[in-house]
Amino acid sequence: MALERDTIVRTAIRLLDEVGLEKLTLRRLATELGVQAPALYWHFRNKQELLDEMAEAISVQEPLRPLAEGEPWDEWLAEWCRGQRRAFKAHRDTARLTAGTHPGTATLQTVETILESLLRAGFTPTDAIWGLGTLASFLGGFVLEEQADQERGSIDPALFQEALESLAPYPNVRAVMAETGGPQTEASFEHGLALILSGMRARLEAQAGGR
Amino acid sequence: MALERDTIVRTAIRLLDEVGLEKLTLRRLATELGVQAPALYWHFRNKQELLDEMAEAISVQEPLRPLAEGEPWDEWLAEWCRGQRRAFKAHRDTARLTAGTHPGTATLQTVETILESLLRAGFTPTDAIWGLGTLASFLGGFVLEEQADQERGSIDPALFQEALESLAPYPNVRAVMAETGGPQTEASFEHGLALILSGMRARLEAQAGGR
DNA sequence: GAGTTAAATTTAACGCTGTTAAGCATGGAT
DNA sequence: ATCCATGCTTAACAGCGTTAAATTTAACTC
Repeated sequence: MALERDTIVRTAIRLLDEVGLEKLTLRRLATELGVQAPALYWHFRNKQELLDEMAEAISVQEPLRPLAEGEPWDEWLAEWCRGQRRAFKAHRDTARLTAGTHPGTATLQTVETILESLLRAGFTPTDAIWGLGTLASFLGGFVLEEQADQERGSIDPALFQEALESLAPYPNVRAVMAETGGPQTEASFEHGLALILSGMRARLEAQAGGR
Repeated sequence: MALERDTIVRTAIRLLDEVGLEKLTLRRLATELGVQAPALYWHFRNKQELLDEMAEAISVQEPLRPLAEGEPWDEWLAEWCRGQRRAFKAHRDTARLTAGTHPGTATLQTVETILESLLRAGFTPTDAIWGLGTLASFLGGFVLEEQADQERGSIDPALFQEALESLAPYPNVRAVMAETGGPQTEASFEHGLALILSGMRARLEAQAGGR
């Protein structure tokens, strides 16, 4: 009974959640599938190809809703960003996983759709791609640090207190951390998102007015 | 003649530039230092501790110039971001290297100084840290993709043409790529930077006006 | 100067990793 | 009945980070 590419990827993602990227080895995955490690090389050229497929599968998890007629582009775009963060956070180590992967066809299709929508909203091609690129970089960087923090130690309040103590030599950092509850939170993500979208809005208006 | 921590870190960074993060192994580094691999464990608890130190050393490379009296905060902050990107790009794989490291004391001191300056410029503590956080995430995410692209294949114009061909099914992506010359460029970095800073300015004015 | 001691390094080895090569079973088509 | 591609196993390789123990090196004390 032949193993399916899809089964392997799904099992690998489940295993990723259980043991983390560091311990996601081919032997362990093979065992989980009731198979020997080299069998995987029948289905994938190498481990990276498997990781690429995993990344693609995860990012497709939250589909891109098309921009409705008359719907504001900025709220729609924000919603997509939130979805991407949700998709990342639904699994472990996804940021590091995605970090070094080629964009797959699904990703390209998503970019294509977003670009098209932004052009319809009045952006120049350059402003559209660079705006989207800024959002993507922010998204990637944000989740990367968010998951790195999670990996070091969970959100134990006692540990957080202890971390605060160690910031004593940096009063401003300390005060702000105590007030906001850490650098990567729901609120700080929304804030960053809002900053970039606000910048894009200004850019759009300036360019529409200058015409 | 005893090996110095500092010598090791500097040699490791040089080796990183030559062979890349993937092939930066303890054995190779030891050979470069005229020593056997386990000798490194006298100076560092493990490889991660060495990597942490390397990351810190690189990010300190471009020092933070203090905000002068009467100098506009946004241009000053932009200059710091450009410096950070320069420091990253001065070596290979630095984004992936920095991705999983704890912030060292130098980094914390930098954050402290920036926060203090932003507060003086009129930001609320929350707006200051979240604005800085947004910039940091963008910076990290941007350089990460920039270096990932560089690693896959250099900026061979023929290869770029070929990559363009493969985008035929995505006309908008294709057109924009041809026009801007790729997603990570000097111009697109400046654009992203400007978007975020513009957002921060709007935020600052709104809050100053509402008081 | 001989002896003690701590610092710095070597040698040897362990368990693990991704990956390759070669062989073996299975099942459908000729 | 034979062939052939598919899909897997077994065996092995080279390399990795890391540990334990033995050993050299250098400095300081008596």
